[in-house]
Amino acid sequence: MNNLLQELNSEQMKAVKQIEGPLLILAGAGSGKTRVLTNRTAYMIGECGIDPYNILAITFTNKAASEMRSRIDDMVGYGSESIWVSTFHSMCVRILRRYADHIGFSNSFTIYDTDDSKTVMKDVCKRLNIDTKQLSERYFLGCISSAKDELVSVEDMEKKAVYDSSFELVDRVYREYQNTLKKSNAFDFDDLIVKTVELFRSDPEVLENYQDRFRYIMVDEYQDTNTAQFELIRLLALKYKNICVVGDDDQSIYKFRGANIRNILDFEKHYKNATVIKLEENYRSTQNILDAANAVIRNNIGRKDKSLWTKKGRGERIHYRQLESAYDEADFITENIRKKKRDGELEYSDTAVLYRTNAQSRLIEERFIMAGIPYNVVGGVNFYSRREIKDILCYLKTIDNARDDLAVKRIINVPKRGIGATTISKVDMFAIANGLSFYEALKRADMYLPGKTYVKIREFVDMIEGFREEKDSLTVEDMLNNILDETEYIENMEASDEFDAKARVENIEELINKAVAFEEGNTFPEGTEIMDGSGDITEGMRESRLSAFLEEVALVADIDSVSDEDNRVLLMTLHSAKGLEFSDVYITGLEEGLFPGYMSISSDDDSDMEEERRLCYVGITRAEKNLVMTSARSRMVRGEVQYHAPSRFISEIPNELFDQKPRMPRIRREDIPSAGSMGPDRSVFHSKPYMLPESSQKNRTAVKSKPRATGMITRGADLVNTFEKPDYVPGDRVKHIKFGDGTVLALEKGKRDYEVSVDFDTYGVKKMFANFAKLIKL
DNA sequence: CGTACTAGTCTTTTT
DNA sequence: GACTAGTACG
Repeated sequence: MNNLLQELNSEQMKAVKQIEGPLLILAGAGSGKTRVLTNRTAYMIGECGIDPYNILAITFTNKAASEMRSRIDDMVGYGSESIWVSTFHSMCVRILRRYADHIGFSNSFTIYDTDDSKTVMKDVCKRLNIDTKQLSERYFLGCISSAKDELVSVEDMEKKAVYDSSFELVDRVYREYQNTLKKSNAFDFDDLIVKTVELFRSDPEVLENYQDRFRYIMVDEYQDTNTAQFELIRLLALKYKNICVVGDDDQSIYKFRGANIRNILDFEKHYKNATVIKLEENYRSTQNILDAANAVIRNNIGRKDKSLWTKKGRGERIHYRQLESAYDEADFITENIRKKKRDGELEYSDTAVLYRTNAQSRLIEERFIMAGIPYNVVGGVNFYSRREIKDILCYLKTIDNARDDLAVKRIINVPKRGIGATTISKVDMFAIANGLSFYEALKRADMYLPGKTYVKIREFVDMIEGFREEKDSLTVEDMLNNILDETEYIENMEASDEFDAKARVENIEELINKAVAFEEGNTFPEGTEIMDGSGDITEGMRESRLSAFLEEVALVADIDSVSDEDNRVLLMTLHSAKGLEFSDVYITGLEEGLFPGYMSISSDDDSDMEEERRLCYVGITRAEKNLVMTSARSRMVRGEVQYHAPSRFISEIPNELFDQKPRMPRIRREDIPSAGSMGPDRSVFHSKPYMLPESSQKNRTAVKSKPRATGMITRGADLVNTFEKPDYVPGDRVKHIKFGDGTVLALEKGKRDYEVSVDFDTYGVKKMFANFAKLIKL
C-alpha cells in the first residue's frame, strides 16, 4: 500500500488522499489518471476503512471498466469484488432490472439497439402518415435522442410546442415512439439512462437505497457525460456528496451524442467547496509530441488552461508527409511499418493507424494485406448487427420477452415459412384492435385468419412455446443449438446459395462460442466480469441467464473486444482511440474537409471546429515515441475524387517540431523512406505519381489499378471499356481480401468485366467479377 | 408470396 | 462505391 503511494507525484498523491466531498481531477492525456483512480480506491479501503461495498466507479466503455476492475482487483485484493465497476449503461440496466416495475415496465424488458429504433421509427412514421421524404426517420430519431440526452420528456416537448409550433410534429412522433417502445416492453439506449433518472425522481425510497449504497462515487471521462448522465450522478451523490470526477475538457469529443462540456467546466459551480486538482505531468509521450498537442489545442478558447509536460526528452521529431493520393498515403504507411518491423524497431502491436471516418480503413487494409501486415480493425460493422446474428438473437429475444414485437416480426418468416406481408398486417390490425401484443395476436390467429395460414402460424407459435418451456433448464448454448436445429436455419441459408453463406455460418458459430464463454463467466477478453452479482443490489432480481446474455450482447461496444494479446497493427477512428496509447501513431487524412470535416468548416458554430481540434489533440496524445501525420492531395469520397488542402491542424504545429518543413508542394517517391526495400515483384509501388493511368496500368495488380482508373483521371470517354484484363491466369495463386488464398480456375471475358472463378482454400469455389474481386496475384 | 432488379442514400464520430 | 429499402414482376 505505502510503496504504491510512493510512485505518485505530489498532485496525484493529493488526489488519492482527497476522499470526502466533491473532487474534480483535471487529468491531461497520459497523466496517469487510472493509476490515481485505482490507488485512490485502494486508499479508501486500506487507509480510511471504507467498505468496498459503498464504492461505485463508472466508465463509458466495458473495456475501460474491465481494465479498471482488474487493476483494482490486483491492488485491493480482499473485498474488491463488491465494488461496483460499471458503465453508465450497464449500471442503469442493473437498476432497472430490479425496479422497472416501479415506472410501469416489466423487469424483463428488452434493449433496442439503433437498428431496432430505426425500425420502430419507420413504423411510427407510417402510422402517423408522415412523408419521410421531407423529414426522414433519421431526423426524428436525432430529435428524440437529443431530447433524451437533455432529459426533455414527451410532456416537456409538448409544452415547448405551445410556444414554437415546430415542435408539434416532433412531439407527436416522440409520443408515438415512446408508446410503441412501452408496448414492446423495451428501452432504447438513451432510455436506459433517462428511465433510471425517472425512477430516482419518482421514487425517493429507491433513490435513497442507492445513495446509501454508493457513498463514494467516481466517474471517469466526465467530460463526455450528457445532461441525463449528469443528473443521474447528481441524484446519486446528493446525500453524501462524495463525488470524484476525472476528465479532461480538451478530450471532449462526443458532443454529437449529447455530451455537455459544461458539465466538467462548471463542476465547481455545481458542487460547492469542490477541490480541483490538475494533473499535467505526462508519463506517456516525448516533449516534441506534447508540444505539438499543446500547440494545436491552444487554438481553442474557453478551455481550462493547462499544459502538458514531461521529464522525458524531446524525442524524435514529428513526421508529416503530404502524398499525391490516398493510395500513396496507404503505401507510405505500409512501407513505414514494414521497415520498422523488419529492422526490429517495434512489434506490430506497438502501432496504431487512426483516421476520421471508418470508410478510410479500406485502402489501408488492402495495402496491409498485400504487404502481409497483420492488423485488426476496430469498429465498422458491428458483429451483433450482422443479419444472421440479429436473426438468431431475435429468437432468443422472443423466447425471453414475448412482448418484443420487433423481434417476433423479424423471425416469423425467417427462415421462410410462407408467412408474408399481408398476413403480418392482418395480425397487426388484430393486435391493435384488441390491445394485444403481436405475439398474443398470433396465438389467437384461429379467430381471424384462414385455415391454411393459421396452421403455419400455429406451427411457429408451438415452436416458440416449446423453446420457452425449456428456457430455464437449458444453457444459452443449448438453446441456440435447439433453435438452429428446429428452424434449420443453417441448412436454409446454405441452400439459398448466398454469396457469403459460409462466412455467415461461421459468424453463427462465433455467436455460440460467445454464449459458451458467457456461461463460463469469461465474458470479456481479459476474462473479468464487469459486474459481479454480489450484494443485495441484485438480490430478488432473479434474472435468467438468457436475459443476462441478451443484455450483455446489447451493450458491447466495438472497442470492448480489442485485445492487446495479438501482435497486430490496430486500425480505428480517432474516437475509438481515446484512452489508448501506442509507441507509434499514424494520423491519416489530415485534410481540410475530411479532418477537420466538411461539416465543421461550413458550420457557423465555432464550437464544431473546436471539437475537431480536440479530436486531433486526442490523436496526437496517443503517441508515445513516434508520431506520423499524413494527408493526400486527392482521395475518393463517396465515389468521386476530391482534392483537399492539408489540414489547418498541421499549420498549427510549429515548424521546428517537424523533421521536414511541411507544406512542401509535393512529396516525391524518392523521399519516402524505404521505398527501395521492396522486392522486385513489387515494382507496382514505384509507379510515378504523374504517370497517366492508361500507360501505367498494364503491369498493375487488380487491386491497384481499379481504384486508380476511376480515382485519378476519369473523363467521360475513358469510361467505355475501362476494364482491363487481370494480371493472373488460370492456375495462378491469388489472394482475396475476405476469402484469403486460392487458385484461379477460369477467366472469361464478360460484357462488363472479366469473370473469374477461384477455388479458395477455405471457402471453396467462387465466381466473381475480376474488378470487383480485387484479387492479388501471389 | 417470393425473387430480382432499381434507386436512393450514405459518411463524421457511438453507448 | 456499397448497402439498403422499395418496387415490379413471375
